[in-house]
Amino acid sequence: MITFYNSLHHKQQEFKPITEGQAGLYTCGPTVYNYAHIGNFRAYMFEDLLKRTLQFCGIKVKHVMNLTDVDDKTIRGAQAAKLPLNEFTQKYKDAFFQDIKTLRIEPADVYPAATDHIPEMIEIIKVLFEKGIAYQAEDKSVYFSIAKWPRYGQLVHIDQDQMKSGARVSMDEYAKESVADFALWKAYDEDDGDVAWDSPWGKGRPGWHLECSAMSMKYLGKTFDIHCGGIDNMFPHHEDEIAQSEAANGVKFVNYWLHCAHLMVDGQKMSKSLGNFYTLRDILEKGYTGREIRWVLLGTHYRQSLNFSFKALEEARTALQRLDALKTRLKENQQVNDNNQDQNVDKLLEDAIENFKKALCDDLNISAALAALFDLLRELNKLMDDGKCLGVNAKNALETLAKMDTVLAVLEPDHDDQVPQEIQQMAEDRQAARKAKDFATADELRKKLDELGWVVEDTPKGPRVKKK
RNA sequence: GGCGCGAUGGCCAAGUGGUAAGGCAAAGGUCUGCAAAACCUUUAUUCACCGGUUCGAAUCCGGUUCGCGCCUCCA
Repeated sequence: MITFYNSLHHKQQEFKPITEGQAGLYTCGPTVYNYAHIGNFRAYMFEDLLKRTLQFCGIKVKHVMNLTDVDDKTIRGAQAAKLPLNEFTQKYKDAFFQDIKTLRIEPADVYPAATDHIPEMIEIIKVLFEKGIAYQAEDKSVYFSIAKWPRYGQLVHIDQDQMKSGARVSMDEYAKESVADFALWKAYDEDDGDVAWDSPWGKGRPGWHLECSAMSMKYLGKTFDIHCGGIDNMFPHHEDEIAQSEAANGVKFVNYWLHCAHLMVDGQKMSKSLGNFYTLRDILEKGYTGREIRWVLLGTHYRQSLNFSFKALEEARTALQRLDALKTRLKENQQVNDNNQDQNVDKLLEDAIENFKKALCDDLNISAALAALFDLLRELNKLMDDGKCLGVNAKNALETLAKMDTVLAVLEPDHDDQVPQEIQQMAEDRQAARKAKDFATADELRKKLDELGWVVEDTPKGPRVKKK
């Protein structure tokens, strides 16, 4: 049984897909006007964990992630860069795909772009007009009338009267019948430059929320299983998506809504003015690797705000090295010929996988899942210290780790850890010196290797060279 | 003002009624030429605070304090 905390009902519920063994997943993707920051990636990482967990449980996932390539920010950005909109956004689409690869995030099946789905969006607006829910205001923009849709507010309970006056009501929205009404179609404005499409209501561009309704419907159907995003998208974005989709289609939009909490940096909200604003690239430049960043983003439960820090990255490095060391030892043990399957090892591996799965199926309890992994690590090391877990047993252990890694995706080292010839030579020279009891030379060589970023570990089978 | 989330050891972080997982850090030990790695041991009678329910509460209820988020286009 898999359970998730469903934002729609404010409680944890058993996940029951519409079609047995399959899941339709829609996740709000990036607005491609800049490099995505690590807060954005926290959300994509949570979605990756969700998807991999479903797959781990044998569910086939169809994953759709939109690319918002037309909105105020992309238009402004393209103008500032003096580029056509599509050229400008292409750069950031490319960067996004590069970044998710660095973080080992499994790509979605479809990445629909808003600008490729204008006709689909126009269709929805037509239907809403026919139903009398959409209206065109004096400013020529088309809005969704909340007053005509009493079910508005399923996700977030907003009391219009209690809204803090003047909170963030922009000045140019006086044309709407009600402040809560949201734009389906934004009438052309001179500031939009050459960005415009024709519609039955005149030149303009689609409202932001509409793309998700149109594209999720197109690729996943009118009702689908899971919709994800950051908690800040609950209102108004997701609320509006529900309203327009259900009003247009007359059926339930999404069965399970999952939202992840924010990422903080050193205990504070990430912001440019505080100087704690990081893109993935910023952190890579500081010498951290994709999987170290992945480890940190993955390590906190998705509904808990995640405190990102460089200390956490350092800790990630140490923890990952421990996992790497385990794999190295198992691979060495695998070389030993032993076909006797040890019952204790089998039991250990079974329990580990079971605990791991149980944890993830409980609303993606990553902490408990990692605990299962580390419990296994300790037990396997203990066995190997005693000269056990050889041959087929080591092979089975490696397979168990690989299975866990289909969800975690952190076990393979980032770099090719091939030891260069000269480093290998130095290690061999050191070993020769040790044999000759010339420890002064041996220690000096070890120090040199250390300075070059390599560590030598002496084992009964000879020295082992590893990247630091 | 309204709505929602959170407060667990030096740091990070599980645990939602039966007596505190895991990671990092630190100290001691085994091993080692010395290290490294690995393993063992130690580190919260206690879960922000005050009441209540209960045989029993970190877990449920009420209140208080503090922190965070959302309240019209920020993951």
